[in-house]
Amino acid sequence: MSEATAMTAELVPRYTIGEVVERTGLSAHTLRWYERIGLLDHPARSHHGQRRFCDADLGWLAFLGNLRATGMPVAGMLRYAELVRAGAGTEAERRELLVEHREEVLARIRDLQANLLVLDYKIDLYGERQDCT
Amino acid sequence: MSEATAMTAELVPRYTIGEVVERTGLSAHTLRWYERIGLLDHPARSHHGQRRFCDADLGWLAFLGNLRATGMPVAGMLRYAELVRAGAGTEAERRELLVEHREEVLARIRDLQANLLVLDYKIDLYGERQDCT
DNA sequence: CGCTTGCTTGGAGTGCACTCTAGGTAAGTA
DNA sequence: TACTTACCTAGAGTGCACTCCAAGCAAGCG
Repeated sequence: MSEATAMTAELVPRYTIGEVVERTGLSAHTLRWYERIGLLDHPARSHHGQRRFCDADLGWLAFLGNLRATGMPVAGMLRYAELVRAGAGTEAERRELLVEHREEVLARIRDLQANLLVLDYKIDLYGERQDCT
Repeated sequence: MSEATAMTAELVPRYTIGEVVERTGLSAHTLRWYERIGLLDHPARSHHGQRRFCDADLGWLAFLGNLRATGMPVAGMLRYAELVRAGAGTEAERRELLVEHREEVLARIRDLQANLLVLDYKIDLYGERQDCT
């Protein structure tokens, strides 16, 4: 395989929306909605007008999945997507966005752990005596 | 102070809704809404019909805050509140509910940490080279 | 041929957790 | 007296992130 071929292999239209649903766990509705709001590039279309997604789309969706799983709001993902679309020159800003988000996630984890301690304490109380709320 | 007095001290109506807003960070709307849906007992009223919350209410709201901060849906808090209202005999079930919730929170923390690793990896990429999305 | 399956669209609907509106009462201050 | 502030109610509205609906098209199967 030549390098030129390898470089575009992940752009070859391959997957129907149903296949992407299977691979990502997102619903077809959600995939179309992501496309509509600009979170996902318009994919190629079959000669019947059906969407055909490529491996790059799957990679992008997996990354969006990380952002979503860490609680980034859709508006934030959209900002990132717009920076990516703007192309070269926005890398520093993209990195900045991710770094800020990482800080928020770390704070959320710390917060969860602190609140978990209170929960543990309460559970212990129920184990020892029976007169608590 | 006699023990009988001490036992009911936290039930003395003391705080206006505004004071509870200050102490809990919840809005007055939210406090009334919690009451309406059964998450909070109907507090005492002044002779003008205004709510007067007691220390027990503040303690309960603080605990609800823990549940909320750990992502328990209002429906779950409601279930817990109903068990508490049902009184003695429901302690095992209450404990069960909290233990289940703790497991979910632990799972969420693990999930966040796993997704954070991917985020870190991506941020590193931006630090090293400039051709990623 | 009829039926099912999988896809298409724009726009409406859902569930959650608030959040606000309108219209009112009562107390305190200039 | 006029005004401000804090509270009251029932019910409507908001923002988020989907989620679904109706109506239609094309392919494949018995």
